[in-house]
Order: sequence, then C-alpha cells, then structure tokens
Amino acid sequence: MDMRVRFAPSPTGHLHVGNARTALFNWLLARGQGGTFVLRIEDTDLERSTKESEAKILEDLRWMGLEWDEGVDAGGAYGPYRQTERFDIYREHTARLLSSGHAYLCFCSAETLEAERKAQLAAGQPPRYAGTCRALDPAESARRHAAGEPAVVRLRVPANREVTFHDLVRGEVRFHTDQIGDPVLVRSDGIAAYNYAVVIDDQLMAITHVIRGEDHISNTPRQVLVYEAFGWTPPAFAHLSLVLGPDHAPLSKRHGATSVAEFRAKGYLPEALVNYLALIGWGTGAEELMPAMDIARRFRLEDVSHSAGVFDEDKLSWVNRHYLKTASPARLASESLPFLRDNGLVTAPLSADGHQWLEAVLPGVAASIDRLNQLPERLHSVFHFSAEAVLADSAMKQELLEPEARAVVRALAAVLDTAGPLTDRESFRSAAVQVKERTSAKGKALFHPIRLALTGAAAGPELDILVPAIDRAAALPPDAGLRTVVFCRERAAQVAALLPA
RNA sequence: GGCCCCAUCGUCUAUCGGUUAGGACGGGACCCUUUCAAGGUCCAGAGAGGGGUUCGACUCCCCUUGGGGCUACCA
Repeated sequence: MDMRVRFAPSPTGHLHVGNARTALFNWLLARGQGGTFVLRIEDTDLERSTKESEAKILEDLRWMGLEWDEGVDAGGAYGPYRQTERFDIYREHTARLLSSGHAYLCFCSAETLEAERKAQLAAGQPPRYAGTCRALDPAESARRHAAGEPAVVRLRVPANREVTFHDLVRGEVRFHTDQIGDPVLVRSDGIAAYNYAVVIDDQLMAITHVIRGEDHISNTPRQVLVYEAFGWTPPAFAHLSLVLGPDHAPLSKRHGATSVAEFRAKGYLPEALVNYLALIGWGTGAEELMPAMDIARRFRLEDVSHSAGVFDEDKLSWVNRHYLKTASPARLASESLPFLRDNGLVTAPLSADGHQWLEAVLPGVAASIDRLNQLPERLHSVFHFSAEAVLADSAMKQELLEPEARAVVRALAAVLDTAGPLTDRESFRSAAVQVKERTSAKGKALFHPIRLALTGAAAGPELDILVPAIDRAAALPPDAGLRTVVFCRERAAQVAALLPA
C-alpha cells in the first residue's frame, strides 16, 4: 500500500517552527518514499479557529516549499479536508458506536465533573472520570437526550487492559487502561472532540503513517481504543520530539521569533529554514547543507532523534549564509527587494536598470550578512553620504588634513572624473593605481583611510565592491526606482572642496 | 500526585559492545586581506550519578537525578 501521511494543523495562529518541522518531516517522508502528503485543517475549536490563520498557515507552508498533494485548496478523493465540513461523517460514526455499546451518553454537568476532579485531587487520587453514566440504560439515555437534556458521548474504555502501539521512532509504547478515564468523543455542543475526529479522519483518509509531535503520545492510547471500537487497524505512529528554546523550555514567544512568518520577515531564505529544521533531530553525521529533496532521499524515521532539540538561531544563520552565498543574483535581487523597499531604499517600481544594478551589487554584499534584513544597514553607505559628516569625525578629519592626504583626495577626484564609470573591482583598482602614481609614498599610505572616508564605512561590504557600486549607481537613469545614490567621484570632489587649500 | 517520553562537547549530532568518542554551529588562536566579512589552518570542549550484565560498556538492564509531555466538553 502506498504511504499516505498528513499534516493537520489547527488554524489558531501562525505556523510555529515546531509545527513547521512536523510538517517538514511528513513531507520528507512522502517525497522520499513516493507517498502522498495530505493537508487537513483541524478547526473543531470554533472559538479559536480563524480563516485568517488557516490562510497564513497555507501561505507559510507554500513559502517553505512543502507542497501538499491532497487536502485543503488542493482537493482529493478523501475530502472534505476541513473538520468543520465533516460533521455529518462524525455523526454517522457516533451512531454506530452508540448502538454497538462502545460509547455512551453522559449527562454529568461540567460543575459536577469539576467538583469530582477537585475531590479526587484532594484525596491524592488521579483525576479521572468516575464513570457515573456508564451504566445508564441506552434507551433511557436516548430519551433524555431527545428531550433536550445536554449530554456528551464518551468512549467506554475497557477495564484492566494494556494498550500498546508501535512507535516508529521510539519502539513499543504501552499504557494501562486503568490510567485512562472514559474520554469525551463528542462534546455537548455536538462537535467531535480532537481524539475522536483525528481517528475517523485518519482512517477515512487512508493515512498509513501518523507523524506528529511528542505531545500527542499520551493521546495515542485513547485513539487506539477508538480504532478498536470501530474494528479498524491503527496506522503506524511516529512521535517527534519537541523543539526547545535555549533554556530548554518549549520554544515560545519569550525566546524571540517562533513562527515561520517571523523568520521569513527577518530575511531567512526558505531553503535555509527548511534545511536547518531538518537538522534538529535528524542528521547524516557529516554533511549538513543540502537541498530538501536530497534530505528526503536520505530521510528515515528510524534515524530521527528521540530527544528534544534546542533551536539554535546561530546555526540557522550559518545555514542561511550558505544559501545567501549560493543564490543567483536574480534570486537575491527579488528576495532583497521587500527589505529595501521597507527602508525606502527602493521606491517602486524598479526599472530594468535598477534591477541590473542590484544584481551586480548584491552577491558581494550578501556574502557578508546573516539575513536579508541586515541589508539596508549594510548598504547604508551606498545610499547616504555627507562630506560634512565625514569631516565631523575628528580622527577622519585629521587624516584628511594631512597635506599629502589633500593631494590624494584631489588626485582621486581628478582621476575619477576622467576614468569613466567604475563598474567592477578591476576598474576601481586601475583608478586606484592611477591615483597612487600621482602621489607620494606617504600619500599612498593614506589612500586606504581616504577610501574609508569616501565610502562612509569602516565596516561594510568589501570596498572594491562598494566603491564601484556607488559609482555605477550614479549612472542609473532617474526612473531606476532606486533612491538617490551619490557618485563616488562626487564624494571625492565634495570632500576636496571642503578641505582648506 | 499518577502515567508516558527523553538523557554524548554550550548547541545540533556520529557511534548501533572493543574508536586517541568523529563532524557541524558557536568560542579562541593564527594565516590571508592596505577595511568589515568571507575563506583556510589549528586549539579548547562531552558520555548526569549509582548499580548490574559482559573478557570488555557511551552503547544492554535496573535505580536515582534532571528535563519534557499528558492527565480538558483545546488541539
């Protein structure tokens, strides 16, 4: 039988990286084994579920490249794929369970249940449903319910039995039914509860492997019991360890970014996030940087770590740098655009010339940043320059006031004026050589600090890249879409003009 | 409290009874570079504790400790 896996998020917020990793592992398995990846929306919590969240989750999954073969938005033969659209299905199944006696109606109020729980806790007993309504006559129960008395449907959990299931990452896991109180299958509002709906959905959607977070491990025996009540064979299970913050507490907002959307907004490339997420709990022991499809080919559930993993943003940055360095210029330009726009460095629309300029500059700069949101700062000196500001820096001013320095600046201004646009490293170097030929030995030594002054950056992209980038940008037509950039030669002239003769 | 899961460098991991316990991120040093990075070379850094099993345990078993999860008419 073909492998069918699923990712079943609740649309109650953004896609968390922990859940994204669960989705990824499902996707990896499906892609690696030629299986089918199903996306189901678990929106039975009417209070918290929203269409907006659902749309965002779908968007985040698509951004990561985790395309699903079947499910919401994609269709398929096992729909509908939203639980709120499957209420009729659940109702039919509930009738079956009720008539077979595997489930029963419970009329206990929330208040009495709460009181019971408190009493049990106070007595040092494990809090569990006492089974008050277990022995009610089904016909009588049905009549009461029909008369309008609110009730929930509970699963009749067999007493004194062992429930075991095989976990693909952990091996045999066993629970005793004495530990499990009869779980609510259908709430009093008639809506199927999680532990019930998942089972019916996974069964009807022919899911062969349920891969989900470790937090579901204790729910699994309840679900296995539901499978049994229906006479179904449970699928294979695999419970993934959780993703933790640096303090080993489950990753949460106080650790900083936790959602896929936030990492995207910070300028991490999707392939970097995907590659990194796969590295939490899985690895080859050697190579770590590889595209998702290569991971899929090597991925095996048996190799997945049993223990929780700490999310390490430093390592994510390293992975991201790698993909930034290997991205094509065109890709870099299109990925960078939103960040440049946010800072007003680029004003829509960007012309072909502007695009070309970005593609020429970005590869050099991208090699020295961790994330795209660092780009504006890194490029700051290309877009902004003030001769006054340079001279306001006392250390810088002192150097520029050296007699030889003035000669260098003027020589530079002169050379740049006649050199034509500097388009690359080489054209800049030849200009530099010309300047040095015109100055003294002392002047040569001062050339470097002067370059720093002109680019306005002690730290920044490599100067040989930066200077031509500035110069070249000046040659762009005004409609290029890039915010004003000052000529490198203009800068030299401006500084020279401000220097006393 | 009860039940369940987990335990190798700070972090992610390799090892599937016999290794100087390997790699990666991060850290440090040096090299390269007339700048920041990047890159290269090198260094420091780990089997939670205690019992077993075995000729031999990081590896298998038990206990302790520690972390996490579940114990809802939330998923």
